[in-house]
Amino acid sequence: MDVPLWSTFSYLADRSLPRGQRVRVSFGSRRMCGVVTNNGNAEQQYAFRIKCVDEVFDELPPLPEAFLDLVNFAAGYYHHPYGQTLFTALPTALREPRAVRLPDRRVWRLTPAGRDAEVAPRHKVRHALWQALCADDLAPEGARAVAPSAATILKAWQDSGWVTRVDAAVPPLAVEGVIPLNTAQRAALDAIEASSAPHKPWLLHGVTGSGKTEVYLQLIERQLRAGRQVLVLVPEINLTPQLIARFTQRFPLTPTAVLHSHVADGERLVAWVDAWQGRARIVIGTRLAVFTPMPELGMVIVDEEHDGSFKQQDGLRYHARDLAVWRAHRAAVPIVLGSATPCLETLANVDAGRYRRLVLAERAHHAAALPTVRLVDVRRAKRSEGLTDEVLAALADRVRKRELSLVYINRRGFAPVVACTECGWLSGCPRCSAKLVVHLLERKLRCHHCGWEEAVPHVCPDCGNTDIKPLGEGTQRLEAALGRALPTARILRIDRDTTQRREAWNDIYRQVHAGEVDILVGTQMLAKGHDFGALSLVAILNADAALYSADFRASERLFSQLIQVAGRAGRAERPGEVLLQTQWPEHPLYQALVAHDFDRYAAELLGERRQLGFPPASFQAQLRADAPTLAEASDFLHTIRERLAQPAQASGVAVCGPAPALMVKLANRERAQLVLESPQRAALHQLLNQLTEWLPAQNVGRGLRWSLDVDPQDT
DNA sequence: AGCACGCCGACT
DNA sequence: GTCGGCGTGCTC
Ligand SMILES: [Zn+2]
Ligand SMILES: [Zn+2]
Repeated sequence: MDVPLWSTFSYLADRSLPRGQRVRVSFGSRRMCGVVTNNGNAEQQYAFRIKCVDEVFDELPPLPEAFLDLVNFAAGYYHHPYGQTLFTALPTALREPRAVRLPDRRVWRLTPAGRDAEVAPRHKVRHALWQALCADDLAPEGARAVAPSAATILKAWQDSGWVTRVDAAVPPLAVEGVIPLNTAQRAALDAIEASSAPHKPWLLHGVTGSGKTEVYLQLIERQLRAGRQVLVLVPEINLTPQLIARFTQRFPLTPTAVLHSHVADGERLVAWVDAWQGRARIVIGTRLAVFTPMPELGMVIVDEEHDGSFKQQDGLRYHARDLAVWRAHRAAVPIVLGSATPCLETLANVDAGRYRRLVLAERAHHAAALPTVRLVDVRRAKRSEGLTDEVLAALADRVRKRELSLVYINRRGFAPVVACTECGWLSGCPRCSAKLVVHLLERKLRCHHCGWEEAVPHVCPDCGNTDIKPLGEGTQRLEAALGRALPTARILRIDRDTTQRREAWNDIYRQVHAGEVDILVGTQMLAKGHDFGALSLVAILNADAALYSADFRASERLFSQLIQVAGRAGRAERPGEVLLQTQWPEHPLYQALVAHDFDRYAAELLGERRQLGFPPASFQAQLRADAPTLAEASDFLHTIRERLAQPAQASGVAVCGPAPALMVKLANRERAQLVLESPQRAALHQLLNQLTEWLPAQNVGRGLRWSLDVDPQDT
């Protein structure tokens, strides 16, 4: 049942019902949809009255075992109620206590009698339809294309035995526009093809523009040829019409289902069922697509595997990449995780020999040369309003030459770290290894990991400088300053507001490609896969704002973003240039960026995490609580902490907090969290099992809500 | 979660 | 006298 309860519920039925069967039952005073998980014993005595199943929804076969397996795993791993887990995995239409009506996807075929029938040419519509049927079977939408009134005519013909409906044959495979592979792509393809251990995950680590998608397409081609289905997961922001077109243009006859949250409910149900019944051979979707049943699954591809949008941030807080890995393993099919900037969790899996890495080090189509990256030391450089002369000169030069530049501005974080502008001192927590962040209203520095609090210092504790500021201060003014400094430049701003409209991106592309823009100005979102063609210059003004923050993943994320943004610079004839303003030019992150050495800094970050005992060197779960006041949330977490202290210590799980939550609070509610952390995943999960045994039954105060986040992304 | 039942303040 | 406020407890 779709309720936050950990038990299943018994009902009587007049016949045995298969696992996965959708039914309607009465539950309390409600009528609800339920899914059969197992058959009980008819003789069994219950201490309570058992109700009967009211209706069996057999318009669809029972949900397949592989689907139930995945749900079962997800419920266990994320410590989420089984019923709620199952229902989040279903398309919304199947959550309702109603039978679903699906379009009949069978095709119309002429019977021998129909073929012999004479349809006079003067009945224009009928004749056209008949001729079309003589040539080939007609799908319902195909018939409608021949004649809008086809449905009525075909019904009548069916009654007179001229046509029947049959399941459509899988259309033949057509492959168009194949691009020849370079050596590295070919090697990657061959390695995956030839592998004798197919279900060990692959990491396809390819620099921006190295042609990962072409490798995916050719892998998919092999699977389609072998009669298998392929599941492709992509980040929300990458699932554009252009991406879908790449697949449908390559395989024009192959039915492809697209699943993401913006697809309407009805359409999503149809796509889901098409995949389940094997009609759709390729499924492209965002994280929710990971649950789509696919009986002939042959391969899973997760593109941009480092992307945060694969993690669901409410309800069942699953990570689609991790579930996909489990699913592929279970189905014994290969899985390919692709990225230019794989996340540290994945790299740690490569180090441990659990995943295998394939590298595409060269750009496949742009120039062979990578852009030159130069750091501009803002402590030395002449600057006004946060813009150095060097950057301004470089921009002015491109404007004069009519070449496109991208200016990348990092917003100040919501709760920034405080830094000294002179010596680079940072507000670190004296009690743990996290950074303190400033809360300007209370004039306090606060640790969101362990809960430490102190007053904001007036001078730098290291050098006595009085100019200490929150990182990223002044960001808002940068864009205006840019406009004043380059009054003749045609600047196009790209942010959440300017891209809200449906056609916004098309407009932007059009303006850029028509040469109507000199400088694109944007924030984080520009890092993600938009193709503006060749960028002559990428200027990064304020990366320092994201270099340090309360979140230990900040530098990993920044590095990933910078690599991706820098990867956009360059054109066929000549490498592009990347200029980055910073107060810490010696920082290993920036040094690695200059050297185009992802691996070096990734290894350094990994070493740091191991040293500090942060993921992936440890495993975390976060117990969040929110209530009208912070005290209520904290008190609740304190009692949990006390009750957990004994077993946690015994199993080697550290409990940190409670600490007030970092994220913006919603409408008059305060949030706090407790972090559970262990180097042993099994120990952590054992403790979580204990926790979920008694916590749900606990009578928590009114207005208090709690949730559990396994492998949290923001801590 | 969602819904019913239950017990106390301002309305016809 | 009742409509409705949301606290408490249950759902096979
Ligand atoms: Zn200082
Ligand atoms: Zn701390």
